[in-house]
Amino acid sequence: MDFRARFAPSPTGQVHIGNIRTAIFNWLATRHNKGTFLLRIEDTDLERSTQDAIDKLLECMKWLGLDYDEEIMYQTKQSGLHKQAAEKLIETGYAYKLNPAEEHSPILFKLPYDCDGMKFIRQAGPVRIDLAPGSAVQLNQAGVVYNTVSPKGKTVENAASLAGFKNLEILGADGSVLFRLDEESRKALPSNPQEKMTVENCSALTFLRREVFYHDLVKGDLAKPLDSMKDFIIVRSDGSPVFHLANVYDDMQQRVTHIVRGDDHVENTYRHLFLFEALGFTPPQYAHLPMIVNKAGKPYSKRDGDAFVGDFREKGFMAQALFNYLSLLGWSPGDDREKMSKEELVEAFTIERALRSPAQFDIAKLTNMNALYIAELSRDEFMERIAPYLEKYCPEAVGSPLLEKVAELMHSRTKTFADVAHWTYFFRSPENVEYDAKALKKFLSDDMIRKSVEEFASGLDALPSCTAAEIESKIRAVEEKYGIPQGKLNQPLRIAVTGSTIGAGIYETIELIGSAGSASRIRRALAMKNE
RNA sequence: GCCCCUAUCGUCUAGAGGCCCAGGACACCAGGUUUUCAUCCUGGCGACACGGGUUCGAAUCCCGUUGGGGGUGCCA
Repeated sequence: MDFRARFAPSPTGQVHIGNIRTAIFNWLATRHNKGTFLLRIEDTDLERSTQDAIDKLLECMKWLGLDYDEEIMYQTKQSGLHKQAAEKLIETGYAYKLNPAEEHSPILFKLPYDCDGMKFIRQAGPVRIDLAPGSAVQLNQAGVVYNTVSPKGKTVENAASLAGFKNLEILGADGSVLFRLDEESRKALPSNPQEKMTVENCSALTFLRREVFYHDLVKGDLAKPLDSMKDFIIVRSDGSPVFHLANVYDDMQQRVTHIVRGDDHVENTYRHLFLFEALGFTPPQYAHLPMIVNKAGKPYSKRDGDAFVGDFREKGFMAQALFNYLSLLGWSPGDDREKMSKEELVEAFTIERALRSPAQFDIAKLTNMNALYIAELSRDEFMERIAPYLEKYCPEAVGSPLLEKVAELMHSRTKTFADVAHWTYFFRSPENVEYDAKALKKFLSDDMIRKSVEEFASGLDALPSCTAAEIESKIRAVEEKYGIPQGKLNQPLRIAVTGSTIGAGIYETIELIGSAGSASRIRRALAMKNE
């Protein structure tokens, strides 16, 4: 069977990881099934949709390698067809105007009372609901309104579509039937949604409960009682189509066979099933993905500024790593594999293996995975990848003859490309090196140390160019002369030369920076301490 | 309020009645390599939300409680 899935974002801001994870799962499922991956921009919210957001979205998808087939569908261009569809639904009795008298009235989809033949409807058995004693029940062809008493004793109003109450009987206090819903009485009910028939002094409702059910590829068998549903708006009073209609219509037109989307759409599915039926189209298969939650365990909101895809790119994460990491949020191949190439993911991915419960996004694990991907870059690839980040975070390095060697030295220490920001000390002139004041104090306070460090610096002057090995033996010699334990001078020298307690090997670092530069850095550090 | 979904180490997850007094990864801790840091290697800490049931046997099935999430007539 042909497999057609789509990603249908609304371009109302930055793309965040929740959205893109949905795109990734759609893409993976499609490519696994050798199907067609469609992109539809749901830009019907004219107030909030922007071209900028569309551009950003396309850029993110390109970056992650989420290629799509066929042309992009822009939902706004479909609105004429949507309105036509709504008119047709009115003609066929599947929809009605809320205020038939007014010119600008929203159009509602009417849950059909005669739905027993539909594939997604089943009977759940007889039900009795006790009402608030003596309360009234109001009904018309659209729905039923009745009052019940909550456990706390409060009277609560309930409203639901008439379709939920097959063979409804409204009972009085003495158990007598005040109203019975049958073919005839149903037709006698007010057809104008604004009018209602009232049955006074009721005590209970009995009816045959029916429910909407479907099999969700991720969540399994799902069902919802029809008497908990209401007719819903498909066209606004300003004439614009609502999400439900537009979304279903376009899925129909694009012949979508599999809908993979966020958990928040589960409830919509029960309604969309009816819409597909009314439009005369076989509903697609559904798969609802659980949400990705933030550090606090809450769903990402537009306020979580740290979850935009573009930002991850900025921060120096590789597309591969983010893709890989995100594919593992709410899905696993079933074995212990984690680091997987796109090809491996496509091969292993089935939507049925997606999890049902929310997953928390963990930047630490992403960072670790990113480091894994960076580590396996060749030297040339690494150089190429860091170039844009150098310009931004370490401009001193651009064009420097030292760069290649520094990169080699720092490769295994790079977890994100933005880490190049810590490379500045290699390239700065001695007077611009920034020092860690605390470290300075800790490692360069002892007189004996200071003396020997100074002596080392003087020795450097005599060694205009020197190798790491020569530097090491030089340090050892100074240590011996001053009776300092072997290796004790390394850290003070590191501070003096780089300004920091962490970094690559100090011998190699001094070799790279050169004798003259290192010597003047050391002198400057010693002087700073004196101030 | 009502409806729907959900619950394994701090986090991501393996687990579809016996292979599990629960396995892997990240994080964390300890040790080794590197006279710093990172990489790499070894080890450690650490979970089936709670209460009932079904069964010879339950993390796995059922019910309930609690927690979390979603939906609930003009957002998508």
